Amino acid sequence: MNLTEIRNSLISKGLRVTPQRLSIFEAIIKLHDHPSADEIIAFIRQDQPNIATGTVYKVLDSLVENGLISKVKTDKDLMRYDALMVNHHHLYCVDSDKIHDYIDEELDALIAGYFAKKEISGFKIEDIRLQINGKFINEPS
Amino acid sequence: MNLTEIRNSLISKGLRVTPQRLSIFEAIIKLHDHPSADEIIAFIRQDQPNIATGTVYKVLDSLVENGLISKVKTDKDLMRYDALMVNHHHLYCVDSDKIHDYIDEELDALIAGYFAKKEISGFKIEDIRLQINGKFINEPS
DNA sequence: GTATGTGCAAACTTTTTGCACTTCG
DNA sequence: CGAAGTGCAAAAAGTTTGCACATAC
Repeated sequence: MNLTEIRNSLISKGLRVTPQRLSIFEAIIKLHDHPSADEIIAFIRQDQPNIATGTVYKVLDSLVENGLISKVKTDKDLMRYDALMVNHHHLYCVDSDKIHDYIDEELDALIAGYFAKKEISGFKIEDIRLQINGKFINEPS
Repeated sequence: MNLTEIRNSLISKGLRVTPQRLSIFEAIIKLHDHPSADEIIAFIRQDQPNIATGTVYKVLDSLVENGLISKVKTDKDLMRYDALMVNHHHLYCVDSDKIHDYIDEELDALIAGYFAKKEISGFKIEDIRLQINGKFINEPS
């Protein structure tokens, strides 16, 4: 996703295009490792030292509300943000506390097939995400 | 799990049995709906008004460290605690923000079978949890 | 021009910490 | 008795808020 696409996605949601929104959105994509608000702020301040933390939180909220990014949480720490909006799962490293995306359509189909036959009484499933805990063997970047 | 069993599980981990630990552990079991630290504190203060928040957090940490309870987080809010330690999944209600446990050995077997054949390169899986988002049709208690 | 967004600083919430005191074993 | 645990109050960490000012459209 490049700057023009970011711009268009803001416009498509009726959000005004501001330098702050562009750089926050871009930061999440570039940091790509589910950055926390803090990491996003630090990254942006390299170029734009005057951005306020309040602004970053407000922008993140509005992006989440408009479905442009999503929030993730680990069991240990704070909010993380994720620009990947297609259905995907998360690999959580128990050592380094990193989160990686995991896309597997075959797995999705398998699980969807299972719940097509077996329903959970009293519960209407909308979406299933796997939290796969484990360790990276050869630390990916 | 009754008081004697709670007591024994503390002893088995080398933890001293204190009234605070007993009532915190008991609260999590009785509240059974993945209470937050706040809810646990409020519940205990009904009987034991002088318990300090610092103590509750310290006790919760030690119970988590010793594998007697676990932490859960939603994408929206704070830590929640869970006394169910067997492998299980979570049903998240997108409306009410409630969390329910979901145990399904057939599903576990299906997923284990899948990952026995297909491995994720560079990642050693330890444990898989499903986050099943949806809605309760007839609100269970 | 005006609705929307931003900066700033203060406040709020949740969690952590240090240390003296207490209690379990 | 001694190690482990608790109470308290202060502080840290992360996030939210209100309002004046600035900017996108």
